[in-house]
Amino acid sequence: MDFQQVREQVLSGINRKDLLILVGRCRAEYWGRAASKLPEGTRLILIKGDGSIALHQNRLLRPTNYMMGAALACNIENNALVLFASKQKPKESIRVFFTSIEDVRSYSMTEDADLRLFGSERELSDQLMDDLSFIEPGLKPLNQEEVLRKGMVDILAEDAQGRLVVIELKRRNADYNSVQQLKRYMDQVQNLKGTKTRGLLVAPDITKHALELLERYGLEFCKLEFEVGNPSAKIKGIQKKQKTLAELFAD
Amino acid sequence: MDFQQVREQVLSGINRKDLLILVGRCRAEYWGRAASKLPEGTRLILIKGDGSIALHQNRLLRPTNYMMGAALACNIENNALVLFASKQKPKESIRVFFTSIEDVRSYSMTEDADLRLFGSERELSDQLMDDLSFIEPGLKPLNQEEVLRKGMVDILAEDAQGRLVVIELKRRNADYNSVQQLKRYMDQVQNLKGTKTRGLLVAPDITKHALELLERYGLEFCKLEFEVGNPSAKIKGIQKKQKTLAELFAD
DNA sequence: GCTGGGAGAGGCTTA
DNA sequence: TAAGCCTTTCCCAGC
Repeated sequence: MDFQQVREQVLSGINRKDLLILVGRCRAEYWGRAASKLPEGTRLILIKGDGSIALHQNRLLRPTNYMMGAALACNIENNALVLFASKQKPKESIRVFFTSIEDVRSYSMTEDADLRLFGSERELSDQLMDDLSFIEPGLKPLNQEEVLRKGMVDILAEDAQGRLVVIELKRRNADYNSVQQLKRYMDQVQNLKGTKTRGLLVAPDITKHALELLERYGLEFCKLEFEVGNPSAKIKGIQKKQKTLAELFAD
Repeated sequence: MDFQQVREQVLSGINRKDLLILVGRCRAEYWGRAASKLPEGTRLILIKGDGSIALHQNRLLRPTNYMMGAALACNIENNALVLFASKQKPKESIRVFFTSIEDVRSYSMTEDADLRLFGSERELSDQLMDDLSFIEPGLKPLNQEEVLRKGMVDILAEDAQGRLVVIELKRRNADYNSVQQLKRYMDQVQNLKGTKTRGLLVAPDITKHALELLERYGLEFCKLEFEVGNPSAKIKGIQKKQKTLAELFAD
């Protein structure tokens, strides 16, 4: 395709804040928070009405190069169509050098309604706070997300014997990191309050090594399936407290 | 556009592992780790050769809905073209209901060369291996990324007194996590080799709390500026050894 | 508003 | 497949 013509389409598309698509052979350079070079290949460039630009290969979800809220320029230099995206704060730039353009498209799109998300992490935590007794009889919530000097405790509770229980909640399988986070929190709470404190890690699963570490630290683990809309049957109680997704969808 | 025709284009595009683009009015539902509903609007759907699918609005970099490595189906139900992406482990699904299709495109793309990132941890590690003496006289590299039972050591070296030195390299400011990583590695090396071992954290900076922890563990910290495109002059020797980003770009 | 610090989610890589 | 870990991250609190 003719670069001059492509350039005009791109510029007018940007001007109208259309969703713009460019497909062609190109190489790219990025310079900013990191630095990278992308060798020549066939790629798709996506330019949105808000100035975000993304360069996609035919694999992976994430673009190889991208920039949000960029100032865009499009010029012809040395027989190449050069797309230039730049931004201050942080100062960064992307340069895309096209040797050929296979396609340019622009689509006018109205502003859209936003996504309505259910079953967020906060919601999970709230639901847990409602009733901790399914983890252990007599466990009572104290403060949610009590802020400590370093980091944050997901849930602070008190057990039947009146001991503090620091609860760390993980959506994903717990690993070394999770265990050590919990250890730090527990140590701090213990120091602050000066009382014997327990540490409890709640997650869908835990790696073998992390479990060893947890046991060496004298911490506890409680398996809890967080699968939204499919609360574990193993843990009675949560099923009662948690609205099912079917119910949420019916709203 | 005619749904039947669109459906065939989509299916054959998927079959050929093309990069596929769909533009049209649709609503969407996601069900899985969380759950969400997206009201009707004009959107762009991107389907890649590896089965990743992303639904984009005309704003923001990130897609509103997405799935990686999905099994895809495309059918006509109740006068709507329904795109169905699903996956096990974790079990999740996206359903996109099109009321009209503005455009379908498919682009055949060959496998591409990958992004070359500069200033990545791996690259820094390579450069450091060339000469560790600027960190400390007499420090000699042994094995890079020596694989341990748990995790990996960035650099293993030997100091002038013949003691093992486990070096953990961070491109960004070191935090708790970095310190505890190093601690784990050092403990393991010490166990395996049965000799007195030092642990050295090399990073542009370290947080105050992380430094406390590091000192409690008896580990060491060495400040090294990795500023992109602006290697530090503070540490003599590295400037000589470390290629600047400008030089890397000149390759 | 900016910035330091901590936590988290996605994706990659190797065992 | 599982485990670990790195990142053009992200958010929040504090200045």
